[in-house]
Amino acid sequence: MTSSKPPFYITTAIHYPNGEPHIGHAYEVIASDVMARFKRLDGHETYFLTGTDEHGQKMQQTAQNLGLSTRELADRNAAVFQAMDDEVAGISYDRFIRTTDEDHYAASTAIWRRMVEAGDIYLDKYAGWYSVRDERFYSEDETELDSAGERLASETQTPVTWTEEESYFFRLSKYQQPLLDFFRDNPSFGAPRSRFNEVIRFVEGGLEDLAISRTTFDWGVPVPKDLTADQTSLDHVMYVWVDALTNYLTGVGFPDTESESFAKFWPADVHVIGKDISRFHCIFWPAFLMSAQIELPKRVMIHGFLNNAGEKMSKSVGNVVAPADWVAEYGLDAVRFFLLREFPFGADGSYTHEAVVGRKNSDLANNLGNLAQRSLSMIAKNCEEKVPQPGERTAADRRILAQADELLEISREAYDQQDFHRALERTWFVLGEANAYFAEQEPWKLKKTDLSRMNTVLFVTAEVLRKVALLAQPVMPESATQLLDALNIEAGGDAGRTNASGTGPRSFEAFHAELVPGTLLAKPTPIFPRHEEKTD
RNA sequence: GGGGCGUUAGCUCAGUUGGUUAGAGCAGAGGACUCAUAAUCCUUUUGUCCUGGGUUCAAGUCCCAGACGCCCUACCA
Repeated sequence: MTSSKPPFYITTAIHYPNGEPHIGHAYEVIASDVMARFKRLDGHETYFLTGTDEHGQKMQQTAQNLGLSTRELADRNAAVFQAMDDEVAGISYDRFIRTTDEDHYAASTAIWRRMVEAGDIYLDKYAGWYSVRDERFYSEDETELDSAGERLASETQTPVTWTEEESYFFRLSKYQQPLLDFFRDNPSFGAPRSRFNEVIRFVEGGLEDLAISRTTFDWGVPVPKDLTADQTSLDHVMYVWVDALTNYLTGVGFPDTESESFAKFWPADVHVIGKDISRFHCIFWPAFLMSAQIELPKRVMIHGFLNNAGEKMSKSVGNVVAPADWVAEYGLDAVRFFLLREFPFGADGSYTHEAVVGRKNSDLANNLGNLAQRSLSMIAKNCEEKVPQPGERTAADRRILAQADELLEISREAYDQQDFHRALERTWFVLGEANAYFAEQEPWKLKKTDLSRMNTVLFVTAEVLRKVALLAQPVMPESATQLLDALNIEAGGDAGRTNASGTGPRSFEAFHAELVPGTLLAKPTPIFPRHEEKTD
């Protein structure tokens, strides 16, 4: 495929497979999938990376507790996450990367070497108040003395002891000003703005060097021996974030910076992440890359968390939703639509059964599904099952067509900011207008009085449906495909799943074309059913 | 403690650089229509725009104070 449009590289965070995936994981990969499909349909050669982050002490300990090797646990749980992508959420990733992949070790080692060459890594001791129970260090001001004079972590009230551990450090402090300059020059690097502001303020508050290796466990990428031989006899593994973030480079061929894939796709267009890891992506990651003299990603999109009826999902409350359960109950496309339509992507969202059903019934079954059904039924019954030949267009015809016509550009602008919510809101507004148009024109009356006019109204309505169906493909690949089938749009592409979607009558390049009168249109069957409550 | 964000109709939220009777969707009420998935269309009720001050010819929109809620304040991911 040749395309004049720039390639597009999108990543999700890689998830820590230390448990079952929940709806929050699905939210992130679904949104990224929608973004990737949109770009593919719009003719951009797209590479979509997702996967699992498998190193670290927790994995090692969980494996021990389960009596498995760490590798066995990683294999098992990574497969669960991949299965969610493949079998539950319909994710069109180009590669499912695992930080235990061989090429990832090579990439992590290479970026480490570059940072050493830049003079940004040195050996020292990490010292602080360590809580064995919490498995983490606290700074002095995060601790307090209890009545017995024992020092406790303020947050968890667990005892802490002064501990020193040898570690390699990254000169993060050196990058404080370069980062601030970069943020100033790239105001849309982090989004939404409120989250990005938190990051900026954090950097303004001063950066300390970062301990980036560990010696207390070995489940990680080893720091190259030739680099440590002169300095220490201890075995160091990379602090998980060095290796985790590097996955974005591994995915496109690093350290082979001359490779076609690296040249084409790096720097990444957008890293999609949750708000809990914004610091790692907006501060550590750009600093590592500056040090390694690698171009910085263009954008970090920070999405919010999903709450169950306003309450945080947690195992102890027992309100954690498994993606597979939702998909089984509402259907995949309804779930995907709900997640993107209901909340602005950068904000937290609260879901309820009623809210999901409301979207499914009101937006999908009633506004879209029923409009398709009523108009296509009339065509089947009254137009010899063919796209009717439109006559002269009235102001009303031109108005609704113009509104539909604008949707592509509006969607492009919204998607470029991961503002899925806005694109869908506007699209469904136009569907509302289309329903009103249909009711005002009363084609069922025209059937008896003015067939030519009826034909025009039905054509216009079908044409609006075609445009909406094209744009709905990234969000609801299955249903939108059915709708395009019902409109007998020549099959082509795969609803954004692969780059094959970038051309042809189902790609966005066909958006401004029109339905061809005379094309056969069979009697329609409903595509978006209303929700049926379980009766058990 | 320090910093930030939010508080607008029953619910979820829009409200641009301050400017005429504060909006949308959903829910509710009434009506219409029958092409359609009891769907669609039209009309319609409700707002001390958190509170109290202030600036201004004019404030949901700016300033000050307060109440309530949420978030950030580095090495578990």
